[in-house]
Amino acid sequence: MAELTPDAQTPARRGRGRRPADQVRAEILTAAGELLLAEGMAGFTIEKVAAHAGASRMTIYKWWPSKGALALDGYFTVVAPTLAFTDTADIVADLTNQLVAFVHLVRDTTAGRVISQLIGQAQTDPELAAAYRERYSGPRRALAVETLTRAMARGQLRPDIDSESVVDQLWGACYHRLLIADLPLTEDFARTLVDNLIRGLR
Amino acid sequence: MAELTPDAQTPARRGRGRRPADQVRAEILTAAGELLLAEGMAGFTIEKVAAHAGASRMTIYKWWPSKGALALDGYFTVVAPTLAFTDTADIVADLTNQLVAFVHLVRDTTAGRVISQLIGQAQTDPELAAAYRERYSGPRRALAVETLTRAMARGQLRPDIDSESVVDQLWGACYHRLLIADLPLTEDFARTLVDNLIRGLR
DNA sequence: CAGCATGTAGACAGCGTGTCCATATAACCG
DNA sequence: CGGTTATATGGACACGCTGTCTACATGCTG
Repeated sequence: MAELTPDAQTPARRGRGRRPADQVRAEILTAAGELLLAEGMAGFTIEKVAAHAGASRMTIYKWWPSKGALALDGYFTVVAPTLAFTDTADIVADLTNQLVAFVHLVRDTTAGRVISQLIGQAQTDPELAAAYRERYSGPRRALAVETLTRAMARGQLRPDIDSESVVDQLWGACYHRLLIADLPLTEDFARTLVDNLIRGLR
Repeated sequence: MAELTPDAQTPARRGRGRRPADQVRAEILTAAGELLLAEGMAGFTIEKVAAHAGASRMTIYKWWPSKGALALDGYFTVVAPTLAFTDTADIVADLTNQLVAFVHLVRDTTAGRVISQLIGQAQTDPELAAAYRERYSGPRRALAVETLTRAMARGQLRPDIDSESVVDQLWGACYHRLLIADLPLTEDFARTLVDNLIRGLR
């Protein structure tokens, strides 16, 4: 694995007493995020985070309920959310743009690996699962549903469709390829997803 | 957690020397499967499997490359594959039946929890990921694609659709709700998925 | 200034991993 | 049948991580 922070000389010796809470939290979070990007969930350890942050493990145990919760917090600290939804008047273009952007985020940055491993960890870490739903997948889903609802209001889509299920058939299909990876997650794939749904198979 | 096998008196003392390979393998696999169903991936440990099987840890390390590979083998040993695809002449009915059956398998049996945790583990266990694709998701995907291809040949679907992407939009959507669980995975949801795709959104 | 909340260092037991032996015995082959 | 090889076993070991507990230092608040 790569060096985390080449110039990360542990900031001198640090005495024993209390340090400003905000500062410690910040150091722990950036250390967690960097460790996550560098080694993934496999090498992500409370002990390592504490060491990189120059903090005590006790402090971490005190403030974070689980390894996953800490990892998620660290992820948000280091990776920008990138949640913006373009909203032109064309639902097909909007969906395609969003899906393609998502595909690129997941394929061309470290985020893809991290996200899949966070979801993986969430399968056995209820604290992380709840936090992930509340802070990541929930908001993203809401934005997509909103976009679909506006298109229905504009008459671009049938008014009786279940937007939530559509979200699962677009983004869920991408997550499927991300998490199972039988087949590659490509830009063409994203376009095909929109096309399949809009035109119908018949 | 529950008792694994109430009558699991360790079969007497077992000497030191070699034992029939097949017998040992079988005992390890059933122990692995039972442990997986009883405790899930969180409590799944080489040490526990060895203990329940009355075998030596060395034997397991010798024959299985990773914890995940052992878990997957154990899963297949204990849970029947249930891979049969009904094939009437009606593609809508076929897809709906299969999806509904999948939803029930995942919701009403222990399999759902185990599958999601295996996929979760696969995100940080390449050995498991490869084995899962090859032995589970691959064959299942192939069956679904086959069904779609036949329907295209019968003229029930457009001849130019990309079957693979359709699979992602049906089963992948279900996996999405299984793994993320923002929203419940219901029978109605499965029906809606098919309906969305067949009729189109427009 | 006094007292409390909080961070720190260090220790500890517990558990799982991965690896190494020496030994015992099944499986195989002449 | 007998000798050789492959394999399972019990045991031990060092290692790393988890959680928790203690004693102590120090910022923060009133």
